[in-house]
Amino acid sequence: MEKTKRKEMEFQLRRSEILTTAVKIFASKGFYTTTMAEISDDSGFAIGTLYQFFESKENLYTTMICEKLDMMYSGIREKVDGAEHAIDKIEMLIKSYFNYVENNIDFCNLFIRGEGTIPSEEKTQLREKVIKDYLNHMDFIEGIMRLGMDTAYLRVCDPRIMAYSLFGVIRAHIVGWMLENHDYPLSDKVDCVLQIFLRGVGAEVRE
Amino acid sequence: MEKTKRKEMEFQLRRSEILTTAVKIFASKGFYTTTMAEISDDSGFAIGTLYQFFESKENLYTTMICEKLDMMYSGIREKVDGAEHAIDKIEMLIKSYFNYVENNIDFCNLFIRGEGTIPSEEKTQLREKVIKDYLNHMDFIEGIMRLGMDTAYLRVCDPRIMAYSLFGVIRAHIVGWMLENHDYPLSDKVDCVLQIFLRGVGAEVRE
Amino acid sequence: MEKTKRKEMEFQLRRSEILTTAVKIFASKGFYTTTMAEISDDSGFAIGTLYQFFESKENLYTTMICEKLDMMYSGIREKVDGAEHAIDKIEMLIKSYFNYVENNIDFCNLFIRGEGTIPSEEKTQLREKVIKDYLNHMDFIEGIMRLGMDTAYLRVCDPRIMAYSLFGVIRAHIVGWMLENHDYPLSDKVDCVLQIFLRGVGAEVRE
Amino acid sequence: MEKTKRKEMEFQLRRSEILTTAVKIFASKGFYTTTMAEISDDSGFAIGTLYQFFESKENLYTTMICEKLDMMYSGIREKVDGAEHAIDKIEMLIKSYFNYVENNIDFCNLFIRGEGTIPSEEKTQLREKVIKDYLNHMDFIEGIMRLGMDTAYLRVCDPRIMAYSLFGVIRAHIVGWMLENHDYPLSDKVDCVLQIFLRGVGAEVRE
DNA sequence: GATGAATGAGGTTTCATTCAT
DNA sequence: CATGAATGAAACCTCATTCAT
Repeated sequence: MEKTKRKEMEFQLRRSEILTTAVKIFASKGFYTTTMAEISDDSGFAIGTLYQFFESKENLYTTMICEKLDMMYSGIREKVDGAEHAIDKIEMLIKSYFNYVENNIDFCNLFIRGEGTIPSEEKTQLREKVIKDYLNHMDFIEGIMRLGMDTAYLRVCDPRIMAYSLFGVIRAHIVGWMLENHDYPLSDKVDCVLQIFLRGVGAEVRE
Repeated sequence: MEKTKRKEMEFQLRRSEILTTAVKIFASKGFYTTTMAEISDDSGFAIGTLYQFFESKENLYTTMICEKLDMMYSGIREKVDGAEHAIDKIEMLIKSYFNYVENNIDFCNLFIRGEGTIPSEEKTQLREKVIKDYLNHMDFIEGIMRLGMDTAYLRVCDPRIMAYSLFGVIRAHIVGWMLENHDYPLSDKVDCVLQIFLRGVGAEVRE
Repeated sequence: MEKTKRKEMEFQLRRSEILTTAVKIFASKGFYTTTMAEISDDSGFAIGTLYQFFESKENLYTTMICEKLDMMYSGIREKVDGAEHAIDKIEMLIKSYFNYVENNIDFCNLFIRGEGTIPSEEKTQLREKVIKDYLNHMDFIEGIMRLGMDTAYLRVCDPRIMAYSLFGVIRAHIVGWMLENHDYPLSDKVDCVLQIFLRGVGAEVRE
Repeated sequence: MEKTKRKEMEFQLRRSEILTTAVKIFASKGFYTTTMAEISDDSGFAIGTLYQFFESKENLYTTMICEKLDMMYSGIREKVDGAEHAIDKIEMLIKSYFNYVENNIDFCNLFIRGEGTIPSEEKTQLREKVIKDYLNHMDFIEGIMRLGMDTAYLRVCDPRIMAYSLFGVIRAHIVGWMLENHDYPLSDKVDCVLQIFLRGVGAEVRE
């Protein structure tokens, strides 16, 4: 079935073209101020065509967020799983985050801006999924912390709090980089962030 | 002019009643899904009356965000300024944040949800103000870091990065607390967060 | 409460103006080809205003049909109840129908054309109401037939069939009058119709 | 040209398959709520194919109505023409109507529901045709009445009024049968209807 | 000054029709 | 010829804002 295959491929291609346009516009204008007409214009597809790929504006948005988010989380996980020791995993986590951001500025803009969730009467599905994914990811980081503690690379402490802290440090740098001039590669800061997380900011000797 | 004064007071009272209702509704439904009619119903003022206090829906929202934000930042600043040493300032910063969140869950919900900024064609004023305030606040934290380094309470390091890290750690705990069951007082974690920030998570001795 | 009363009256006035326009347009173009914009233009009210009186186009249509239908049936009933003997009741029934039609050509056009019911996924409510009313009305006519039989003015026969027949004869004349040139008053035919219904069309003596 | 003939036959076969599906769907959902996609799905032909048989949705509908209507009228005429005397013709008319209804419930549903005519800006052609056919049919019935009067089977009276009356009685019974439980054969009522039409409902002796 | 009915621009979505494959 | 994805006009409806009372 060469023909069917070709069709399927073209379908996926168009679908992803739409999604790419969608990310860009949603990211710059937010969900509510973006109109289907704009997505239509910018993507080159007629409005009706958009509705053949996505059943509604909300569905288009939701799908876009979910796919992007899944890709981000799974991409990061994969890389982190490649490392063996806790410290290496942590370093890889920071590195993957920074890489992702540098390559997906549009999406991050949108997401960090908090547009992640559209409040809609009942369809709190997206919001719930986003939160669930976030907490799952925290569980994942928590796992790394436990490993670090078990292998004596990290000191013993509430692993949830450690996970939150690591994520918080990473996120704050990303936001800072995005708001300020991002004229230097974010990745330059990986080591710096890692050191702060591991050793804290307190003076070496305090007694 | 007793009368003028009384009028002025009544005016301020009404204005603040509206703002209080606005926070609640905007926080639960977001900017776009909230209608002026709802704010009118819930506040008990006629729609027309709302327009005598605020020139537009956007203005009402913007004003509300700004006032809340200013109160938050200045409240925190004030408390932090009360402390003398860097470490105490840091501790106070964490404590004030946690206190504020516990007393303003509605607003934080809205803000953490990222609804902080409404993208509107030209009036990016709010967005800019929010960002400016955020960066100002980072400057403020950065100042504390410098002080800590100058007084040898903190080790020498890029103070901006330290500021971001501190804020990140704080924010992550707030978000975690809000998403998960907040059945324990957030303030319980102040010390824990402080320790992580100062000493890091690495094992004490590793050589 | 003079003021409230006046407001209520004006509200009802406007509402009925809209309904009058609606009958006219729906009657001439049918439900689906009529647009809210047209009703807005013809009635002089803005589109938004229409929605303050009726929650949807369907609701406007449904309301209009129901009110008109109720008025028709109750008006006819009232007049018929005023007569004592079965034959007089029948005559009055025919007369009232003809009168109603002459004074409500628009509505009858719409209704006889069968536009009475809009097929809409689930909201078969209107259709059901129309049918229920119709059957109720048949019950009412059947009652007259029974009375006629009891008082020996009508010969003994299935009263339901008699009811259907009477209604059928009346309706057919109405339709005929509406489709052909209605340059003579429909009421002229009352007696003629009555005679046919009572005596049939067969030759006087057939044995 | 065997091939051409075969092709022609297949063409007619497909065309009639489409029409059969169309009657069913249009009858159950009405003209406007039925979509070409549905007819395509239910008939098994692609949308584009439908347009090779009928130039538009309206044309498909119109054609369907016209063919069905023509078949109905001509079928009835044919049977009635087979009878010689006026009374027999009348009986046959009633009988044929009832038969047709019992065998074409879908179509009758649609038609009695009044969906017979689609109001469309200019193309009032269908509406006009339907009316013309109806009036023609009335002429035909009027002819029977005249014959009856000429041969002294019917009493002298305005033949148009008689025609309307007969049709009205027939129609009312059909509608009644369709709205109420049609668990008895409609044909059972032929004689009953005939008697009412011929002898009326008045008591035998009234002087 | 307070009110809330009226307004109408603008957004989402549907679906008959076309045309390249 | 058959197909069915692409098209875009047009409809319904919402809701911020105004203004007469």
